Amino acid sequence: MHAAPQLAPSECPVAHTLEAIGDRWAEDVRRFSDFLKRLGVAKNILTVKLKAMVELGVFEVRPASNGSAYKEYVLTEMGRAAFPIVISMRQWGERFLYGSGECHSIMLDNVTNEPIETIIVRSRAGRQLSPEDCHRRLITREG
Amino acid sequence: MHAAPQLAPSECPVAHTLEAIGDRWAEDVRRFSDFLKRLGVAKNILTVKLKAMVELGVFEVRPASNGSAYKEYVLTEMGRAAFPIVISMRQWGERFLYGSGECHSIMLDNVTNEPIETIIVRSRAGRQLSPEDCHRRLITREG
DNA sequence: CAGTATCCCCCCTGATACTG
DNA sequence: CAGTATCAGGGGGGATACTG
Repeated sequence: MHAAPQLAPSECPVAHTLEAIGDRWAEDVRRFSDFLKRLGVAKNILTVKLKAMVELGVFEVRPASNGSAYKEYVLTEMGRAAFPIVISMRQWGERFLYGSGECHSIMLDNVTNEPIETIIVRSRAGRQLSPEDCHRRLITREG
Repeated sequence: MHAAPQLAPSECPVAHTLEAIGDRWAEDVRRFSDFLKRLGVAKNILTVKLKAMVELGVFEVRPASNGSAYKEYVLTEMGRAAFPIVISMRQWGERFLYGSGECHSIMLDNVTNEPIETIIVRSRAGRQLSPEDCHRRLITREG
């Protein structure tokens, strides 16, 4: 959720941002310096962001697992549960924001090594909803 | 993708923003003034945003369907295809950013009137992936 | 009604220096 | 290494007035 920069030619902020996010989350990046390097962000910014995400419950701080003296930032269940968001955004970006001939990355399931292909929205009864079906209304309820 | 405001007490920017977006997209809001009212945004901002989204291909401009003199902003296929993003974010927000006792909205399938419940990530082979499975790696390919 | 044109401000961000 | 402190800038967003 960040300020949308202007769309640069052959460059999609959404997809690239999320590539970045996905990348960092997916790979074994847990330490402050790791995030620093991979994100290419200033230290003060990273400090603020990590702190906010820890407070929010997306990351959890732990003593380093390898015995070193440093802390680790690990995704919580809440954090891992955000993957579908990233995936749905990546899919949308890949479909609509890149030409078919352009270079872009695809996501692989690390278990089967297959491409992760579809985000599916399902009704409680199990019916699969098309984006068209998703036109819907909102209700507000208490409790 | 917007600048994340600081999290205010009992208020989640992500969820509220997306409620807003979802609301607007779901209901029959097509005219400039409608967006203006529902979004509570300044006219100059709305102008810029709509123009950007039209250029990007999310919205399409049409002469009004009801015969009035005004234009309509209608979601394109690209725009409608973004619903799963909204839904996945809403789900995440509802699950993690609200207490169970708090008032929040749920999404209904407008065909069956059932709550829309789950976002599912599926591998190409049809296997359903848990968020844990979603830990993955990225590859870059040409073409 | 549907924008356009200004002005202003906030806050996010980066750069840099400093600390334990 | 892992932050903290401070300063400076730039862009997104709001408010308001104006136009066709």
